[in-house]
Amino acid sequence: MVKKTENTEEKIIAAASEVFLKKGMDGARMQEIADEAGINKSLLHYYFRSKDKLFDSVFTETFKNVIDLINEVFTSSSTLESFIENFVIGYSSILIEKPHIANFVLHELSRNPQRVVEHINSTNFDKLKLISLMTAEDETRVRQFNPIQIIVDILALCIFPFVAKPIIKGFMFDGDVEEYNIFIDQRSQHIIKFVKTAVFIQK
Amino acid sequence: MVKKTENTEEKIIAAASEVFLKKGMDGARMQEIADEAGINKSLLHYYFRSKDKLFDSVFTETFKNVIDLINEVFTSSSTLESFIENFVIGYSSILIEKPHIANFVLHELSRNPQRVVEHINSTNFDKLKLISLMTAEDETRVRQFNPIQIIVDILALCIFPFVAKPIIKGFMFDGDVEEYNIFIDQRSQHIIKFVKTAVFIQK
DNA sequence: GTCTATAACCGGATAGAC
DNA sequence: GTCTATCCGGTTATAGAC
Repeated sequence: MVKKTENTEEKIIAAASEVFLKKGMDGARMQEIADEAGINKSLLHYYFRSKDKLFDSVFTETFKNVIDLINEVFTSSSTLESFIENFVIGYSSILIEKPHIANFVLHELSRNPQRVVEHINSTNFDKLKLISLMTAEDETRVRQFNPIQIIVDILALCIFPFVAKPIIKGFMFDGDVEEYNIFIDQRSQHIIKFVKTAVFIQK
Repeated sequence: MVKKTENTEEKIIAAASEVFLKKGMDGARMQEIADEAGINKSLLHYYFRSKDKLFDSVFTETFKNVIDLINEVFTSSSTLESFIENFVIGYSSILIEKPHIANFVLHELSRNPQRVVEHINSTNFDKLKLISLMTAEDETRVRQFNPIQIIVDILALCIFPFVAKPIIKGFMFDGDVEEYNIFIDQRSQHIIKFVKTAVFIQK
């Protein structure tokens, strides 16, 4: 059951997530966060000292959620095929739930690349295992692409439709949100089929 | 031959492009643009009245370059196969030359989606022709994917490696720029092969 | 812990001399 | 056209009452 009155710190984090995810560090205003949380602006400083520190908390938490999911998908997939399926579905479902995450991370990536990379490197993500997953397959079944290219392909196909939402909605579907939503609904299955068709040699 | 002393307006636009492309509207500072141009801050206002107007000039010009290229590629491609090849190579070469364009447009897209979509719609881009290119092919040769999904796929595969540069460089290549550059060099050919393999049925 | 009031700062914009 | 000096609004941050 949801707590009726969450404490102030939780309210602040929730509101700050909301605002920072939409506007980014530069665009966000402390006043807007306070309004969103329904509290006084100076309380933000009481709890988090500075805008920078508040942003940091939000970023760390947000990023952790994504990394945790990837790790989970990753360790539970033993074949290339199941990895593709689990990864695409897992990643897409996170982005459907919080579409702004994609912009948020990409924006912060251009503002402060160092910090984002450090966050990634501080996880226990086993890059080599991922690459070996791509190469361990039977050669007669899998086309010889560069594994890193394939990983980037999958990430690109999952993330891009969300950051480009206004273009897809506005240009492809003449502004019709409903059509965009259908497009997104079908997206995971499309990506899975698309990638598998490219990667696996048909019998 | 390059002009020895370009006029002030040109210097401003060049400097503003530099700064706005890297920092976005919110992150950019007029002082930084002035420094970059080697002129006084108040001259920026003399020539462009306001930061908004200056940004607008930079955005319009930058966006126009991209649209012009796409239009050119588009009208000169009569088959799906040649469209894929020309589009990927054209788009990638623009991004190799000015990698920040990708971030710049995506950032502005989240800040002011309306404006970006208007820019796209104001071009004489023939969406239907693009879609028909995807469907007009011999059915025994082309797999039946949703044309819009395919268009988004191609855009995603081209653009993402540039916006995610720090992650790819930092995580995949342990910070080695040279390896990232090789990756980017091989990227166009990979995308073409990848997309064609998925889309075209092998004989 | 929470609020009001205000300080301190920064950045865009303008005035005016040259 | 270009510069220096300055204004002014907005935003972060702090002081202090309750």
